[in-house]
Amino acid sequence: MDPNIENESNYNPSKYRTPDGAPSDIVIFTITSTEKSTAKKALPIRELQVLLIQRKKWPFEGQWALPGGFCRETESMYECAQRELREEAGVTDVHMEYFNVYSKPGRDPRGWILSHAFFALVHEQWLLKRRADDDAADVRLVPVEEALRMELAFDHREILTDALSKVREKMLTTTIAREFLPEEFTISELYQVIQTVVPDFEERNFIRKITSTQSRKGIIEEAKDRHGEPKLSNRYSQRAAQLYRFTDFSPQLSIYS
Amino acid sequence: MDPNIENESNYNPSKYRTPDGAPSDIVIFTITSTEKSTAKKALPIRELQVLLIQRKKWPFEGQWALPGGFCRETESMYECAQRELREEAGVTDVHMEYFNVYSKPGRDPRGWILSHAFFALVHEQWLLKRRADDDAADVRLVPVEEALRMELAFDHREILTDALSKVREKMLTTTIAREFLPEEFTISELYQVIQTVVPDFEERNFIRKITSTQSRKGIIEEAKDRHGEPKLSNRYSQRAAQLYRFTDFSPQLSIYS
DNA sequence: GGAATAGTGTCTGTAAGACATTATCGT
DNA sequence: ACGATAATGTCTTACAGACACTATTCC
Repeated sequence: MDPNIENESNYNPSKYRTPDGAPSDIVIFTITSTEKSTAKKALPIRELQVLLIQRKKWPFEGQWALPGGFCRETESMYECAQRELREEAGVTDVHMEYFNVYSKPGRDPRGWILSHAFFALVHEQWLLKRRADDDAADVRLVPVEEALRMELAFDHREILTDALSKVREKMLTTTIAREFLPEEFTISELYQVIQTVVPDFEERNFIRKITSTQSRKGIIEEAKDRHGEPKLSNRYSQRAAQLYRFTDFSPQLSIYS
Repeated sequence: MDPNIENESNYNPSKYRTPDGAPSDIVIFTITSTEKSTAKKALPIRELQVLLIQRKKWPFEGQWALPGGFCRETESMYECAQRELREEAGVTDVHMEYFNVYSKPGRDPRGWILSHAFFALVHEQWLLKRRADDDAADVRLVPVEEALRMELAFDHREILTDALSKVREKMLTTTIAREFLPEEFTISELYQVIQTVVPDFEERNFIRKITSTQSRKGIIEEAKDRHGEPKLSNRYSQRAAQLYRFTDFSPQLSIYS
């Protein structure tokens, strides 16, 4: 047999240098709500936070980093990220998306390591449970603006920056806002969530745009009780507000039409 | 020293199973133009094509596949893809974007191999040069619809499907149409390019929308000669058409405003 | 004149954007 | 009554969508 012809019997991956590891790292976002100090009913103060863990081992021992871990041969990258999410944040079944690979030579002192970055959007309540469980001084929710100013391990600040800009983009072009909201919510809540993620967002006639314009009507629909009567909520206000829910519809955007 | 404490001196990556390779695979799209058979001036027939190579080695020997190759320790994934683009298609300096990783266990018979998928958008002319160079029976431009029906190596049909849907989305939400057009182009050319990539696209008042609506005006601008006179082209028509060029502006889309 | 592409006129209904106003109801 | 949030009225200008029409020039 011609030794130059490669086939199953003589294929040998180890003649090439191979990566030393392919972890996934996860940017876990949540929105915290705190009641306004005034006793009266009022909209809560919301803040976008990111979950960080303090490293216990070399490299970057003691520094804060994104949760993550090495992928195994028996799982896909997405499954790996799901496992890490469960192990490190104690949550399952949340919205998670892959967004980039980080592969710059030298990015990890342990060797040739390709990080696969995901972002996850989690309800505050799921994380709160976990944080009570282990009295973890090594797991923290940090406001994103603060996290961006911290000196994070590896290239995790770059990853966080990219994740944030991806989430902001998706917040405006898809219905991921639903991931931070209960099944049924008021228009103000939705507006607040969008503004929490995208501070520049401002839309004075928000309620009309989303409820009565032809092209957008259908993104959300009024919640009704079993008698078909509109469901209202006065959680945040004296005057009860209509509750809405997201539908499965999301418009296809285009700069040309 | 506590042997349970990992640090630079005792860190040993080889105690874990590591990937057998991290290639990049590239979906190279181009749009071919063929003159209509009628002798008269007319818009060409355009078709979206993808570059495939025929594999010479195990596995999938003889089958068609996306161009690609293994990443080296000294380069980033993007640099790897650039190198492959140069080596396999003979092109440099084209628009290329990373879009996904393919990591399902068993996807590659050679072992645990993570494919990093890019798409590239190339002018037909750059590829034509190359295809003449090597009388390559092993490199082919294939119409996308045909390629999707072929039995490609590995999970390359899935990769191609994903690339196509990504490019279609970006064709409508960004100005990547420019990658398939000369510096200066007519409105019909632009419209044709969009339709070639996104067959469903239809916009009866296209010219007015893109030239005279407040929110979109600024995506393209009229080309002018050095005397400030509008530049025209009669390449495709009896009546000369205004030439346009893309600006750096691309509107921020949102489903909420 | 016909064929092919380029581009405008015109009309109707709907939406955008800006602000003022009213509604509800616990405290 | 006031404060806070919810929601509607009103007005102007702009855009969407449809379709008929004119313009240019080679054949």
